[in-house]
Amino acid sequence: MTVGPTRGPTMADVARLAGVSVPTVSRVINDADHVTPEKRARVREAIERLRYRPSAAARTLASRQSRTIAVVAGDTMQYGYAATIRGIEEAARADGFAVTITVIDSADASDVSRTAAAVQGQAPAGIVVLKFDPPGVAALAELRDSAPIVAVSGVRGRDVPQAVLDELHAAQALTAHLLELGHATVHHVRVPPSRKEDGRTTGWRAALRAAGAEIPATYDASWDPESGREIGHRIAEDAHVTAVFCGNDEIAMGVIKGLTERGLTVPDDVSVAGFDDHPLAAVWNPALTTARQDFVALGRRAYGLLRSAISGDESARWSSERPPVIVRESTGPAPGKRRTPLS
Amino acid sequence: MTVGPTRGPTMADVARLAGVSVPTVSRVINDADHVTPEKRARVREAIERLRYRPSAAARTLASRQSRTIAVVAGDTMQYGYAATIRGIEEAARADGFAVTITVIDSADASDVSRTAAAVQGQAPAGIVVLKFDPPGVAALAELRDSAPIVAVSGVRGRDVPQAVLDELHAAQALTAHLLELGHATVHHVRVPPSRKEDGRTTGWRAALRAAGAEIPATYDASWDPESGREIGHRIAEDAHVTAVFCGNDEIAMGVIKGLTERGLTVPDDVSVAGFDDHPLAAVWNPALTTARQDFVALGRRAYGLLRSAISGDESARWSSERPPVIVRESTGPAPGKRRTPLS
DNA sequence: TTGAAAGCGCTAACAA
DNA sequence: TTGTTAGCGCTTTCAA
Repeated sequence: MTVGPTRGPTMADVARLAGVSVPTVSRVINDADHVTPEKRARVREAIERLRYRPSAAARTLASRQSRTIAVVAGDTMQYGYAATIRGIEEAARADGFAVTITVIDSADASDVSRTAAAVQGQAPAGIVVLKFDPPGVAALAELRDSAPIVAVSGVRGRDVPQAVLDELHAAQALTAHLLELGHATVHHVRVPPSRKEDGRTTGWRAALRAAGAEIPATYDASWDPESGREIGHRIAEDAHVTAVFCGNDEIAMGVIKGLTERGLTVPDDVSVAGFDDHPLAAVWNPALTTARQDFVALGRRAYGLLRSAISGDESARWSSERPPVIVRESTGPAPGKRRTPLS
Repeated sequence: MTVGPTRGPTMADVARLAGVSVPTVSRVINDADHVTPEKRARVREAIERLRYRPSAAARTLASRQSRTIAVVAGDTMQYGYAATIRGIEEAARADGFAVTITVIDSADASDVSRTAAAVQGQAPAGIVVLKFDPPGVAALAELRDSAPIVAVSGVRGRDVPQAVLDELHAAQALTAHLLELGHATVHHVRVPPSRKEDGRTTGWRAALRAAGAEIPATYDASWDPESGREIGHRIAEDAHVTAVFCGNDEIAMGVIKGLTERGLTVPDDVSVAGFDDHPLAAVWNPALTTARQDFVALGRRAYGLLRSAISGDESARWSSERPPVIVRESTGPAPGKRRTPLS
């Protein structure tokens, strides 16, 4: 047997108590004009006394306008995702919108369509999709026409309004920082890209090319810091590597761990830079040089864009910001001379 | 001007195409009995062809039963919160429920009532509140009678159904582990407690008492790892401290950072244990000894409890699990002799 | 087994 | 400025 929520007072109860009609109550609730201050006050008091809460379902049905937005993401536990969602929620709540979270497990057709159905069933006023990974990209494609929608990611797309953290330029700046330190080149550990290549990888390559440095093959990590550790072990075997730029801080931490386990010192033997400025980056040992991504602000910007789209404002389609480079302890001058290969 | 979501087909359209009445369509959608297989098939096909999606708002209004649950939390960015929410979302989605997130900024009366209003306005089928902190505790008190509700936390409460990770016993085991290593006593760095005292602190004290060890004053950290670092500096001044049990892994990492900055080595000079088994705990330097909290499973259990409550099943009110101790590199035998005070 | 009729609690026209 | 009248898209009686 299924039990519904406790039934509360309806608008009709409020109207009766205040001695007005139902639409008048509706008007004061929606801050509409044409209500005398006196009635407005009576209604407010009745609402207070009855502890009346309007039914979101009835409002949505009658007005054909939902007051909830849906966030679709491929993951919600990683720091960047969680922080972005936090920013969205904060802005939405301040604006009177509720937010639902729907995670999309993979980019497989069945997962995509199941998720899309779940989201469309909510009939949200708008949708934010976190396009940081392939599931996000797939979800965006599937959902684009079902409601006003905005994407959040690290590279500019042109299809839908988008809030971005300009990772291409940030990666370029970070790589340049390493080059200026005297490293002959900079190696790169990629995190799984959302498409063929991320802005981080593109920016890294651009900086190398601009400096006329050799462009080495990349190491590919998963999202698990553990994979960074294994890559650290591999890097330790290669005496040519003196500087490494990692796709995110967690992987950088893993790489440093792997390097350390092989007896190497960061940054004396190898410089390692991360990306994101994870809350633990500053207390890491050594403190991580990284690019600071303000994900919470990113989420707020995404909500702003979505709000515009919901209101039919076609002009606000784009919001970008460049993450600043934060130099800490994990990067330093290139070693005076090459290490000799271990093992 | 505000634009609603794209209008789709209604149940009436489906009924017309299938050549049946609206209630019949409703019956097949809700898997009700008394529909001939033949009509059922026709309706299914019409739904398919029209790409029909039922309106959640209309269903909720007509049936007085929402298919969304609300999650209320004081934070969503910290690992434990994000992972718990992930578990709740996963279970809810599998069960056909949508989930909204509402964060409660503080335990202040105004924040509490504003959040409560936001949640009640959604008229959720049920609520899960993350009672890890004072805002969560306050939200629970305010919301308890508005819908079926379950709490998630580290200590048992008796008011509402609750999913818990038994941190008291885990903390006790972790402290005992340190004692067995030969440390005369174990110092404790607290994270902000949800009430007067957390299970972690109580468990630590109980273990000390059981062993007849001295119970030293606690150090109080904030949620910021940086505060752990400062405490690390203070601990470094005190040569009596040889073992520290921290309220969570992030703080433990900060403490280790602070200790290291003062020239101390972990675990040779001081053993440090954390709590949670954060994804980065294993790649930390040194790898953290901790208690593994399976937050995702915790979230799933919370959803299970809520589902029972929504169905009117009063019996399932309680689910507990004890986090196992994970011994890694950050704890070791007590130093043979006392360090001499620094500075 | 099926359909007709009556709402769910609200907002949107419209008339007064 | 206000109230009356119609629905919004579905579920729920109830009769057939």
